[in-house]
Amino acid sequence: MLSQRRADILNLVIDEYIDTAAPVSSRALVDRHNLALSTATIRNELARLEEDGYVTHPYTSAGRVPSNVGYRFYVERLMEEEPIGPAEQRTIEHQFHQAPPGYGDWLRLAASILAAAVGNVAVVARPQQPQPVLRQAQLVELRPGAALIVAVMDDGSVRQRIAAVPEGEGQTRLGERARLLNERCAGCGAEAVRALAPGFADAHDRGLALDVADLIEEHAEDADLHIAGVRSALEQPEFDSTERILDAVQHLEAYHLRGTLRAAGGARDGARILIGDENPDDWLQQWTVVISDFEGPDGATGSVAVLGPTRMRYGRTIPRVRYVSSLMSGLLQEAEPQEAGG
Amino acid sequence: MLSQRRADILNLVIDEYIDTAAPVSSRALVDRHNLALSTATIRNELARLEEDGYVTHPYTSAGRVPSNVGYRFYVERLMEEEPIGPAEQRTIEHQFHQAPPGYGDWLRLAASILAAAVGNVAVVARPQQPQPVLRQAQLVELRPGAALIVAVMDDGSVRQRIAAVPEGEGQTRLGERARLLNERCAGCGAEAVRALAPGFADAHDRGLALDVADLIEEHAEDADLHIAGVRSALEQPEFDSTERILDAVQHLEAYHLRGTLRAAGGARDGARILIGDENPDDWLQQWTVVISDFEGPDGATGSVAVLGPTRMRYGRTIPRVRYVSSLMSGLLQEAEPQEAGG
DNA sequence: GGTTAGCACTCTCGCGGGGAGAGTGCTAAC
DNA sequence: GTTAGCACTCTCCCCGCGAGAGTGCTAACC
Repeated sequence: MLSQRRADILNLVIDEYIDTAAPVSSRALVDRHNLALSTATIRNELARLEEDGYVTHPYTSAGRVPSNVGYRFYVERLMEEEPIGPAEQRTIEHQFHQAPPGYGDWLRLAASILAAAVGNVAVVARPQQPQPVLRQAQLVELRPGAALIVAVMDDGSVRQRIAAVPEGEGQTRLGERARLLNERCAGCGAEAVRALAPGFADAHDRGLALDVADLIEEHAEDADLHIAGVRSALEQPEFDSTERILDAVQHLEAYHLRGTLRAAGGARDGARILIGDENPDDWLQQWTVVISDFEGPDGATGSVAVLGPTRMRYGRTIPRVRYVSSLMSGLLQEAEPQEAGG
Repeated sequence: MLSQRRADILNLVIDEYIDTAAPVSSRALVDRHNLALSTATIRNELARLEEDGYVTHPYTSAGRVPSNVGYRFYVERLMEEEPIGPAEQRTIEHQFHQAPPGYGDWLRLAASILAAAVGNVAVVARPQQPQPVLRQAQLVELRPGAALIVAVMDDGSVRQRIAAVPEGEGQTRLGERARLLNERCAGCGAEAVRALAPGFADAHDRGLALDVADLIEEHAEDADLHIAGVRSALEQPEFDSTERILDAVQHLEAYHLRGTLRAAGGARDGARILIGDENPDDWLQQWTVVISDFEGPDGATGSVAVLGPTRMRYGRTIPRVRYVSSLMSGLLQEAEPQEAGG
């Protein structure tokens, strides 16, 4: 399909472009890599690559810029992964172990370590089971007539909702309702709870059970998504205009990104990669997303992802996403042995 | 201190500047308000206002710009609050009632309603008790040797942490540990739990109890802070340079803002107002923050805030912050009576 | 004393010109 | 197939300049 030489040139063009963010000229290629060819020859090859759709021209006499097709080919055939050296590995792991004790802190830390390693936006989604099961529900009195249901799932995720309760009831009575609910529904999935609901004698208990069933089904809070590195991503030259920055800022919010992490994409060794218009989301047309899922306990699945301009250092990003993802799986089992003797 | 006339002029200058974001000239004042004075007289007065520090000059021959002192005076003496008309009130309340059922969704909705109403960043912090008490703790097995503690407080807030547990233990044994923990510690504050810890026979139970005590003390997750309207704020002319936008983006994150909401400031009818350098945070020197706390159940306190450039529509913002804050208090008691008959 | 017209002076902002530079595509020769 | 040479194109940056907006000051006026 693509002659060896042309592929090599494409490779150089993309490497160069990723590095400089500027259209790549024939001269630059020849000079910087001591090619044994003249610029004219390179120009001919570049023209061919353009015909085949791997590169483009911003305007008549500028250098070449890779197209999405070009990047795709690069990711699948040309790119060399930049290995994570022992020093870098040590640094990353060291940072990991400096996490403050909270679970959320820890996920956020993972995101910012990854963001720092690749210089782009990093997102970490807490592991969740596809079909979680109720561990326990609590009722917290808000005001007369209203209580907060706090439902803890067996994967540790938590969902909350406001529900109606009878006016006169104090926390004690609510505690009883919760106890009843837990007695019957703990360990059940959404369907099971829904099936159990009619079995409650009291109408309000039935209502609460249905609420709990909804909660089990519901997406967990977006809060379980941690984002870092927005600034470094937006510092890249593709975000030269205010307009573009604002668009990006607007979309880089937790509840916009949840769906994105679920998107399918060209896989590479366990990392899903979506380049530019391969992405279903409109606003991501200029972005590349690299996602790697990781295993939590009991079949729960979390995700680690990096978002950046299509001109991203794929060779660097992909292995690091994969690495952090595997660390997430692995480190879940090493708790800091802080006060085991306390 | 300030003659009536000079105060009137200051008022006009600030109104005008808030409206146009451009330095205000003597001509503009006279023309736009049909003043019975000449521009020369106004210029004299402006010069006096400048001497007294209420306004400044970006450069020798530009119009006047209010200083922080000017804004402060404006907020305390001059400004007229822009009342919330019945139509607007209805719109806001209507939006409130369209909240999706999740508690987090609901807080986020409140933030975006407020953001839309004032055209700046809005932040809503979930109500929390200053000294919460443990409602119940769960242990979720992650991997051999590690479990997730999920602690639910009596105000409904939830905190999580990874803790070491003995290697061989399955979920059943962890359930027993949790039961023991709850039997003894439920209803206790951090201090009480810490005092109880040594009473556990098993060393691991002691460790877990200490962890729980930490959790009770700890700030709740930043996740309990909801931010909206970043884009509209950043569209304002003060954010003309990329640099400024990026700085703002970097700081407008949940875990930066928590402290900000606690800051004290010049109060006005239950709203705390911090203008520019009145703000302790460095990065907020160009911002104004308007905060109003609201009451949750059992002495829990939440906050509603708006952040924007010092040139903000104070007269519009302040009553709306106050209003949303009061809605938050009030609406906590109206649960949607969805399936009471279910 | 307060107010005002007039005027010189200052500073910004936007626009257009123009030259340098970078790169290409094409042609003709090797 | 490769290459030198060349004409052509398009961008980018700098610079200068004029228009415009506003001020501060002075001197006259009520």
